[in-house]
Amino acid sequence: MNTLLDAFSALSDPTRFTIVEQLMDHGELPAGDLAQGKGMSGAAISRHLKVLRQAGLVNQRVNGTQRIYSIRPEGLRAIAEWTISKRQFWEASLDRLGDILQEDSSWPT
Amino acid sequence: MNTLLDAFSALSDPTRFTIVEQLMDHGELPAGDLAQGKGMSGAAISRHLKVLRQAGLVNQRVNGTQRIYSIRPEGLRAIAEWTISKRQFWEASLDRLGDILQEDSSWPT
DNA sequence: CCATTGTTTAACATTCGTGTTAATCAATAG
DNA sequence: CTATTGATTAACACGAATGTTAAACAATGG
Repeated sequence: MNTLLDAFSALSDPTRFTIVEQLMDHGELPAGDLAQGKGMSGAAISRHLKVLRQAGLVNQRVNGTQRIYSIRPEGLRAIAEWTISKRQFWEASLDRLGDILQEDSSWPT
Repeated sequence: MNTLLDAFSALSDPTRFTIVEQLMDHGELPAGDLAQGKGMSGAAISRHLKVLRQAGLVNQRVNGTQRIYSIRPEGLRAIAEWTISKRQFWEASLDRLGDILQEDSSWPT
């Protein structure tokens, strides 16, 4: 329950959100690569990565001197489950997506 | 795109998250009712409501001297759409939910 | 009118978040 | 062993967020 709030908090920062999307697009990446092109010190990125780790959104793997990061599915699950559990509040405002969802009565409430 | 980050930010606060859940559970409620039992001044709640409003997560309706709040589905949609678009990253770690989802190949990617 | 009720805004204090640079640490190359 | 590379942690500065109380405001009742 607190995990969900931590996930929201972690993702509310543009730099961290970008990191998460990068990891989703490119698979696992070392901290150094994630620091590239963000106009920010490596130290700052390192702390952002720590926040993401503590929020359960990313995994860290050690490879020699590198720390290689990847998406941690369980972390995203908290958000997905909450979203799905509140489905009734947003499905009404969906267009194409709403139509598709309405056909699927097996979706959990 | 910024709306999504604002939504995450707004929901990352426990008080605001509780307010949103209250509105989901009880339907629309006046600001005064939302301030009850939170151990916090009405002024503080009023500002939390302003944040939720600016994040597009709640609607405000005027009824005489009361301000009546309700969930704004479009706000939640941003989160739902993002979650669904990243479905591949969390569905693998789902148990019951994962099974259900795997059957539904019409779900948008 | 004037007082009351419901809510918001203003001013202020304090805590939290985030960036910087410098120091530290671990792994590897020479 | 020492220097280098990759990354994190420490110490610090500063702006943003959040709570408080007091003031302001709009609607309603007397």
